[in-house]
Parts: sequence; structure tokens; C-alpha cells
Amino acid sequence: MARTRQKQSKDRHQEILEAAARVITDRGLGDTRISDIAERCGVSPGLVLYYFESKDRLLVEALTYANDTFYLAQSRDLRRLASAREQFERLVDLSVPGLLADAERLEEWALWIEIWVRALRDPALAKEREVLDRRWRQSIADIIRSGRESGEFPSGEDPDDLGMVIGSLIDGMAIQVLMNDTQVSPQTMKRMCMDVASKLIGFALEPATA
Amino acid sequence: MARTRQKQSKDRHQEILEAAARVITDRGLGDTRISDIAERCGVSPGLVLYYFESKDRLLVEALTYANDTFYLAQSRDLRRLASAREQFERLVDLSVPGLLADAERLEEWALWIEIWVRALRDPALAKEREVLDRRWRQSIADIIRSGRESGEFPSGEDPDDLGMVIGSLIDGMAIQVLMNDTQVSPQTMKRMCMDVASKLIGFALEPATA
DNA sequence: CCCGAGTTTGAATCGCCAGTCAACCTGATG
DNA sequence: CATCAGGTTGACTGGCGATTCAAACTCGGG
Repeated sequence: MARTRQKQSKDRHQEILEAAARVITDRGLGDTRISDIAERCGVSPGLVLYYFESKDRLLVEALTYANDTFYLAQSRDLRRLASAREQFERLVDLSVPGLLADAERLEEWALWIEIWVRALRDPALAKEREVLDRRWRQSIADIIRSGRESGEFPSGEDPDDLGMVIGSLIDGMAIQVLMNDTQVSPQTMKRMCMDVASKLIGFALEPATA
Repeated sequence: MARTRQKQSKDRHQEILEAAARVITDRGLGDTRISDIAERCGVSPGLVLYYFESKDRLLVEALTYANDTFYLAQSRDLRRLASAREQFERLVDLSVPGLLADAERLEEWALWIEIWVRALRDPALAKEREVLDRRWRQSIADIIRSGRESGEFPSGEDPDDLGMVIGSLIDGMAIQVLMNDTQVSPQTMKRMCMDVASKLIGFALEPATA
């Protein structure tokens, strides 16, 4: 039955993308071999190229696929929280590499760096990156907007500008943390990000009832 | 004469490092071949490996060599300016990719990304990166300190913390600009960086006499 | 003018890996 | 049960590029 076949195909397709993302985080884009990905799937190397035209396409798809997955998980996570203040703090928590015991955060940032380096010379990926990155800044801006609407945050600078600035700050600090910089622990990063954000957005650092 | 020979050797060594850095910015670390570097030097591929034990060592040396060069040029440049306010603005100008007509700035950032991606898996480079990065934050902190000493800037948060935050902000935004993000022009980046910095450090956005 | 240490060359070697392919499996369909 | 459209395999090919190496060259010192 066509449905069944298609379902299988889709699973395999996705399975390979996931395996690829994991291999990329382990070995780096440059050292990722088709056979590594195949092995991680428990499948023959030939099959990987049966599903993807070339290694290049596969890698690019894997990068954006993984990013998509993370983004969706994050959105779901944030939506559970009621106040904008809590949402923002949670977003920071989720962004600090290694703050939560969750190894996936580390992976996510490592993949971003791979995306950047590759986007420098791959116009197609560059375009995708911009979409991905904009979405990320947007989610910060959205939290600020909703906080203003509800009266939690005072009005002030353009939320999109703030999203840009705060997003960039998080990017920049995440790199340091990811690199295991001895001067920037995850806790330090969180403190500094919350500190600056509280000034720029205008919320109290301690939750209201503390 | 030993002196002469040694001098020649040193030049060739450096020549190769410079060529390597240029090739890396053009093609990316991953696509840099020994023969590219040799060609750029007008020299045979064999010679490149006569001066460097392996491609790996050469590339790592080239990365840090180029960064060093940029840093020294920047320090010299900043030292010419008298006020901390001017120094800071100049530092931002020098950090925004593509703001000055100077193509070297673009190169510098591209090399940083290559360093990051590689440092993720190369402990030796990771160590170097930390030194390089710390120096960069330090130069921001130093400007703040000197501005406070001279009374240009008010006292406030720990200058090292501020250096960390502002440095990270610049890093993060520089990535966007480097990627040609349509929402972040060099001018936007400069405006936002100066804006945030003026709040955090506490200086007036417009120069005193404006 | 000749020597020899340090340079330079370019051809030969060697391993690696993306991509190809022909043969083999599997499970749905009639 | 025979057929057939995928799906899957793994051996094979080709090219590429790091590294090696023996031979050639340079030039300062004797």
C-alpha cells in the first residue's frame, strides 16, 4: 500500500537526518562521513545516498532539520508559562549551553556554529540561516510585546530592536560558554543576560513575590 | 651567514602563514588545500610542508597569527585616541564588519568563526582561543577603566563584567552582519551597540560638544 | 672554484571517501 | 504463488589531496 511505503520512506528519511545531526555534533561538519551516518542508522552507506542526492544536500537538510526540531520544542516549552517574565527567564535558561542538564542544548549551539561557517560560502544555507535566526529573535520580541500588553513590562524601545540586541548578546555569550571559557560559567552567563535584559526591557530582576 | 639564512627562513615562514590566512578566508578552513597556499605564495606545495610539520599545525598557526596581527593593528589604532569615549567608539567601528571600507574586518570575523568551529574539537586551539578572546574583552574593560579614572565615565558595574557583556554583544551582532542579514546593516549594528553601551557604561550618546 | 648546509622542486605514493551500480531482498497485489 | 515496485546491500571506481622523497639548486665560507 502506498501509504505504508510512504510512511516507511518518511521514517527512514527522518531517521537519517537525525543520525546526520548527531554525527555532525560529534565529529563536526567537516569530518562527517556518509559511512558514519549510515553506521549510526544501522544501515548501509549506499542507502544514505539512495535517500539524498548528495552529501551536501543531506548535511544542509540535517542542519536545518535539527534547528527546526529544537525551535519547536522550545516554543512548546515556553507556551506553558503564563507570565512574560517567566517566559523570558525560561528562554534564557534554554539558551545557556549546559545550564540545564540537557545535553541537547550543547548540540544546538554547536550546530549553529557549523551553520554559520558554512553559510559564509553557501548562499542557499545563508538564506535558510536568516529565516532561522529571525525566528529566534522574533520569539524574544514576542515575549516583550506580550509582556507589555499585559502590563508586566513598561513600554520602551522597539521590541524588534530589543530582540535583536538581546538575541545577539545571548549568541555571543553562548559561544564563550560553549568553548568552556574558564571565565564564563553557565551561571555567569545567565546572570549577565538577565541583568542586562532587566535593564533594557525594564523588569525587576527578582520575581515580584520574592 | 647564519643571520641571513635565519632571516630568510623567518620571512618564508611568515609569508606562508599570511598566504594561509588569506586562503582560509577565501575558501574556508575545510576547503583549504596545501597547494592553494603554495600557489598563493608562488612556491611549490612541498615547500609548505618543509616549513610546517603538517597541514593541521599550519592552519592553527595561521589562524592565531592572523588574529594576532589584527589585534596589534587595533591596539595601535586605539592608542592614538585621547578620550575613552573616542576609543570606545573607534573600537566599535573597527568591530563592525563592513562598516569601514576596510576588507580586513570581514576577514577577521570569518576567521573567528573558523576558530570557533575548530576549537570545539581541538583542545590546543581551544586554549589559544580563550587567550585571544580574553584579550579582546580585556581591551574593552581597559577602556572603561581608563574612562572612569579620567572621570569621563561614571563608576558602576565591574569593568570586566561589562567587557564580557559588551564584547559578547559585539560578537553576536557581528555574526549577523557578516552573514549579510537583511535586517542588520553595519550601521544598525553600530547604532545598537553604541546605544546599549552608552546605557551600560553610562556615557552620553552624542559626543560632549555636539 | 668547490663544499655543504639549508632550500626548493615536482613527481610518486598512499589512503580516504563520495558516489555508482548490479544484484538481492521484501512485502503488497492480483 | 508469481510479479513487481521499491528498498537495501556492499563491492567497486575515481579523483583528490596530504605527505614523502630523491634530486637539484643557492649561496656564503674556505
